[in-house]
Amino acid sequence: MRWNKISDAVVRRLPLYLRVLDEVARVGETQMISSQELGEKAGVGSALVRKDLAWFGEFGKQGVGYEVEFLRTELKRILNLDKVHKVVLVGAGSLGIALARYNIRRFESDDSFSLKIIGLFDQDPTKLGRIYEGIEVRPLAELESFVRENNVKMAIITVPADAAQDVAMQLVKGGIEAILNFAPIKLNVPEHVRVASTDLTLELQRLAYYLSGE
Amino acid sequence: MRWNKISDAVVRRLPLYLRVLDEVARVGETQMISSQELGEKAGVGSALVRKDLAWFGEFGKQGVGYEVEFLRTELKRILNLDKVHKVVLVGAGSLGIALARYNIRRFESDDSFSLKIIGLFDQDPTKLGRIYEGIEVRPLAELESFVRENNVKMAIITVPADAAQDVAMQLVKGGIEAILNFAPIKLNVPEHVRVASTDLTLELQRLAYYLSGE
DNA sequence: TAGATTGTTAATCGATTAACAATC
DNA sequence: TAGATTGTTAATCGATTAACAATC
Repeated sequence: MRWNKISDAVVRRLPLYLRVLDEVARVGETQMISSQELGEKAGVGSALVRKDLAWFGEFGKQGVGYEVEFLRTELKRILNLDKVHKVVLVGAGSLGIALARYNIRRFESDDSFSLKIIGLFDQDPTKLGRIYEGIEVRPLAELESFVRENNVKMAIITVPADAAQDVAMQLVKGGIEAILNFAPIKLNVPEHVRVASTDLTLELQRLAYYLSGE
Repeated sequence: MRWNKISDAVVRRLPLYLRVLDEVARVGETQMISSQELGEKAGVGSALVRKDLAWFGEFGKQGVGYEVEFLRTELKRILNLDKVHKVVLVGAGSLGIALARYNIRRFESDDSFSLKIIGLFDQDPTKLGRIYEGIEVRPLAELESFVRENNVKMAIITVPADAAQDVAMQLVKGGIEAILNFAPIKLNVPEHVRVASTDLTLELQRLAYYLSGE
C-alpha cells in the first residue's frame, strides 16, 4: 500500500469525499453516485473528483458512476481508516479535554471507530491520575515509553507553545508518525513525521483582514 | 483600505509574518530584518515574502531590509488588527468554553488585544445565565438581535453539525461578516461573508493516510 | 443501441521561485 | 564607494479545468 507522490492537495480531499459518501449511504436513497453529484456535495469540480480517485485505481463504471458502498470501503482503505489507530493526547487542559470528548463522541457514533485515544498526558502533577472520558492522565515523563510500548503512531498536541516542540521531540523518539498540533508554533520534526496544524490565532487574524474596517 | 483581488494564499501568510515580527520585537535584538530572515522564521521563501509585502506597499529599504517595528505596525493595520473586534461564540459546550478561555488568554497577553469575545450563546436552557471567563451565556433566540445591536462582525461556531447551518444563517442576518467554524460541515453563506473552517475529523483522517499501515 | 459518465490527455490558470536592475 | 537587499519581471512549477475517446 505505497502510493508515494500523491500530492497533499489530493489527500486532503479524500476525507471530504468519504464524508459525502457516508452521508449518502446513511440516507440510503441511491446505490450509485456520479462524479458530478459527489463533486457538488463536496464542493469540488467533477473532473477533479475523477482525477483524484483515478490516482488510486478505477473505481467507477462508464455511463453509470461509482457504487457508493464500494467507493466508501475503498476510500476507508486508502485512508488507512479500515484499522483502529491508537492516539495519545498531550496537554490535558480545557482544550485537550474538550477535544478528547469531542473526538471520542464523533468516532464512537461512527460505525468504523478508527481512531481511539488511549492516553492523556500532562505536565501538571495535580492533574495526574484524574480520569477524563475513561482515560487516565499520565505524567509527561512516561510519554515516550508509553508511545513506544503501545505502538502509538498518532498524537494530538494541546500544550502551550513553549512546551510544544519539546513534546513533539518526545513523541518522535517514541515512534510517532503523525501529529495534530494545536500549539501556535511551527513544529520541527524529521521528514518521516507528518504534522497538521490548527492555529486558531492565525485563522482569526486572517479573518479580520476581510472585515470591512469599521 | 480596499485591496481587493489579493489572493487568499497571500492573506494567509500575513499573520505568520506578523507572528515572526512579534517574536523578533519581543526578543529585541535587531531593529531591522531581511526578507531572507523573515522568510526563514516563517517557513517561506524570501522572494515570496517580498512579493507578498509588495502587494500592500513598499515597506523595505534596499540593501538593509525591513524595520521590525514599522512592518509590524503596518501588518497589523493591513490585517485590521489595529482595532478591537467584538466576537460572539455560539455553542457553550466544552469545546466552546475551551476556545473562549484559550482565545481570551492569548489576546489578553498580547499588547494589541484586538479580538474580544463579548457574547456566549447556547441552545441548552440549563446553561443560560452561567458565566464563563466573565461572559454570560445567552439563549440562541437573542443571537441575531445581539449581533446587530452590538455591531458584531465576527463569530465562532462550536455547535453540533446539525445546528451549524441554522446558526450561521442567524449570524448572517444579524450582520456578521466573518465566521470561524468548528462544526464538521460546509457552511452555506452569502458571498460577502468569509468562513474559515477547522475540521478536526478531516485533519485526523488525512493524517491517517500517512501512517505506515500496521 | 443510445445515452451517460468514466478515465485520461491537453489546455489553462494561478502560485512560487529565480533573476536582476534599482538603490539604500 | 562597495556590498547588500529590495521590488519586480520573467521562468517554472503544480494544480485545476476542459475536452473527449472509451465503454458501460
